[in-house]
Amino acid sequence: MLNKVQLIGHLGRDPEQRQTKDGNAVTTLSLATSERWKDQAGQRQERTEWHRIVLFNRSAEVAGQYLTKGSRVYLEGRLQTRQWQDQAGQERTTTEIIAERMTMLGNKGAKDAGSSPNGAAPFDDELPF
Amino acid sequence: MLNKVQLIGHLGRDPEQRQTKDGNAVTTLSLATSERWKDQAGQRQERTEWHRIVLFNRSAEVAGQYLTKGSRVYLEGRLQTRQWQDQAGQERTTTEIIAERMTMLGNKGAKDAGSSPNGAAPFDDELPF
Amino acid sequence: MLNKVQLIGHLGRDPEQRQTKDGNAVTTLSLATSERWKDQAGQRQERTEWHRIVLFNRSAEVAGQYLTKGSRVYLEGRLQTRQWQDQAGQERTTTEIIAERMTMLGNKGAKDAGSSPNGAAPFDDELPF
Amino acid sequence: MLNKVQLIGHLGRDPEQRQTKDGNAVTTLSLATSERWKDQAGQRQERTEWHRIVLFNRSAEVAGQYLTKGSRVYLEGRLQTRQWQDQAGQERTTTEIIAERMTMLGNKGAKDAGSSPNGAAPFDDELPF
DNA sequence: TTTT
DNA sequence: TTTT
Repeated sequence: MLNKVQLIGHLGRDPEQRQTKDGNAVTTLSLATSERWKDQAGQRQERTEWHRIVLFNRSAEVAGQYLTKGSRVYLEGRLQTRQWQDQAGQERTTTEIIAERMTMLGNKGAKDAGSSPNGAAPFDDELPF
Repeated sequence: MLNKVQLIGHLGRDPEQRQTKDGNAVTTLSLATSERWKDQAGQRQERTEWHRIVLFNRSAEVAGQYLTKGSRVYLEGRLQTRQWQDQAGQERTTTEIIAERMTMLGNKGAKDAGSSPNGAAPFDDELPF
Repeated sequence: MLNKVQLIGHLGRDPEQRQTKDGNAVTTLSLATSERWKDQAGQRQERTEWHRIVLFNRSAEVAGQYLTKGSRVYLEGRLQTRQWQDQAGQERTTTEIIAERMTMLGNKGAKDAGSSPNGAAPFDDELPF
Repeated sequence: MLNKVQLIGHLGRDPEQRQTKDGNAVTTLSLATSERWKDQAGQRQERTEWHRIVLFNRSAEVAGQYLTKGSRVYLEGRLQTRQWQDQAGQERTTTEIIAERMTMLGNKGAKDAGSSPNGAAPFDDELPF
């Protein structure tokens, strides 16, 4: 069995970090991937896809600390769909990418250009977590 | 930019094939990927994820013709989320994998075991369409 | 950084298993991937590529135990090139795929069709090792 | 069948572009991927892998025009090994990645920062060629 | 909501 | 030969 997603894109907003009850970090990202092509009429077209990414534990902490709106990132993970109920009691469904690996690619939007000029983690911009 | 999904799994039911207004084939698949692991207590756990796959044109025809419930398949494509309204007028969202490549892997559930013993297309079980 | 290889193919011969000095299992596989296409003249063409795969530890043991000539397998790993000297003292170079994950796909050539009808490992045909 | 390689790394030197007899562009790249880890003693270790990439046609032209030593790039392709004879008449073997897709990721080492500030192709930094 |  |  194989359930793998790989994305290279930009964050549409800052990461959202929270804690589980037992104190583990969980961070969610909103990541845009854009494709561009020319249609039959030769017109340039663009379509942006938005992905919801969930990171846990150390990777959640690193993402929360080093990524920011506009950061470019490589993300690898698996697809997971979960059910939930909205306020009206309606069944809803959300598909997320549970991150298994992250590599920071961008210097745009680096949170801390001083200590780490390109916004990368100090040692290690690749996290096979 | 990269937006890539890769799955190896089994069809949960027969493919559903239809036509667009302009006569092109569209086939949807329901594909299961399962993961198994042991929890902290050493108990075997299993989780099945269901994926909605959409194929177009020639690949839609091949999938409709050669796949069946239980077929094992490798699928590669891109994530796409679309909005729609349910009967109550509620906004709904569905995430699909738009297939860009398919390789048939299985002999389970082959539609025509006679002419093609392993359920593969006659010439070509790999479709970089 | 990303260095990832993914292959689906068949073993050209039985796995070769050995031990490191400190007692760890190492298994090498010879894996064929074939591509077929039609040339400009409409003639069907085929090209087979052979890959050298190296597995370590538990995955080496599983591969040695459950795979055999003809087995179909999904392999994921990283590219690694190493230098060595042939008998004439010439520098040689070999590129290998260091396996990081394996999924057994085939029933061809299963070593033990009795206990496990499809040639898969008893519990677990997927090894994210 | 699947034969896929995906790399994110940096060019070790400028691209080398040439022409086939029939006038098509061929460009080769030398791409480094590095991995870092801590050994048992807690010492930071690093290993760099060098990959030989071959691009054809339009992608060869784009790579020749926009990439330079130090550029960061995502490359997707397939593994191919070919035999050749060295000057002493010895059989040699070389494993290459035949590129099927490229995305430019970096602004380091951009060849023409004036006309295209980040070294990307004017419209289109992604080439599913 | 990102980016080019 | 790259980069962090």
